[in-house]
Amino acid sequence: MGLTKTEIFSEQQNQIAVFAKAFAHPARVAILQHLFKMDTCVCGDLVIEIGLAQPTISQHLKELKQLGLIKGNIEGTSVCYCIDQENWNKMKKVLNEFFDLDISAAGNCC
Amino acid sequence: MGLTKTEIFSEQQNQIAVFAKAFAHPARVAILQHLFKMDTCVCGDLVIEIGLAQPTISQHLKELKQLGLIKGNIEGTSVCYCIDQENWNKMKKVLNEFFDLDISAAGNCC
DNA sequence: TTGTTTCATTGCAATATTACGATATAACGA
DNA sequence: TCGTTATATCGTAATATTGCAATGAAACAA
Repeated sequence: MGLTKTEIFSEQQNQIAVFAKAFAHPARVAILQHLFKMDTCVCGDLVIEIGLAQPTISQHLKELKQLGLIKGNIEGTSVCYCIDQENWNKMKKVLNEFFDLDISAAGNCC
Repeated sequence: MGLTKTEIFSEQQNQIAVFAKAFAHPARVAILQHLFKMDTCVCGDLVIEIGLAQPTISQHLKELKQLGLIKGNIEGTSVCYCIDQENWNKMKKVLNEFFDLDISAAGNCC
C-alpha cells in the first residue's frame, strides 16, 4: 500500500520518524552540514556545492524548512538559509532520548 | 527519478542517511523501543504488540537486521531478536557527531 | 522597460517504500 | 506421520520519494 499507518503509533514514535526522515537522504545531510560549516548564512551556492539540479536542492530545502530545522530569509534576489537553533535542539533532545534507552536492560540471549 | 545519487556524497553523509532511514518509520521505532523495554529478548509478539500484519513486521525486522542494529536467534519455532549493542553504539556515535556540529558557528542573520 | 539573476513551482518519469494475502519453511508435539 | 505454530518469502497494489526540464515570479541593474 505504501501508506504508513501513523494512527497506530504514539505521537512520540511518529515524531522520531518524521525527524529521522529529514536525515534519511544524503543531500539533506550535506545541506545541513554546509549550513553549519558556514559561519554566515548561505544561499543558492548549495547547488554548486552539492551537485544536484537547482529544483532538487530547492525541494530538499523546502522539506527541511517545513520541519522547522532551517529558516530562510529573502535578501534581494537570493535567499539566505540557516539552521533554526531552537528546533535543532528540540530535535536532538527527542532523538537522543530514543537513542539512550538503557542498553543494559537488553538481554544477552543473542 | 526516485534514485538517490549516492555517488556524489561522502561516505559519512551516506552512512548518516542509511542509519537515519532505520528510524524513519514509526513501526521500526516501535520495534526497537520494545526490544529495549523487554529485559529479555522478544520474538514474534511484536506482531501483537504493534498491530501490523506478520509479513510487514518481518520485513521491518529484516531491514533492521541488515543494518546490523538488531540480531536474531532461532529458538525452536520462534526467533528471538535483540539489540546489537556494539552496532547501536556505533550508530549513536555517527549520528551524534552530526547532531553536535557547532551551532554557535551558525550565523545570526536569520 | 528590458534583460539578468536567483529561487520556487509545476509536471512528469523512475525508483523506493509500505503493507498484506498467499504460500513456503522449519521445528515441535501428538 | 500429521497437524500446529512461528517466521520468512513471494507477488502485488498503492503510495512516497527523488530528480530534473520547463516555466514562473521577484528583485535588481542598465
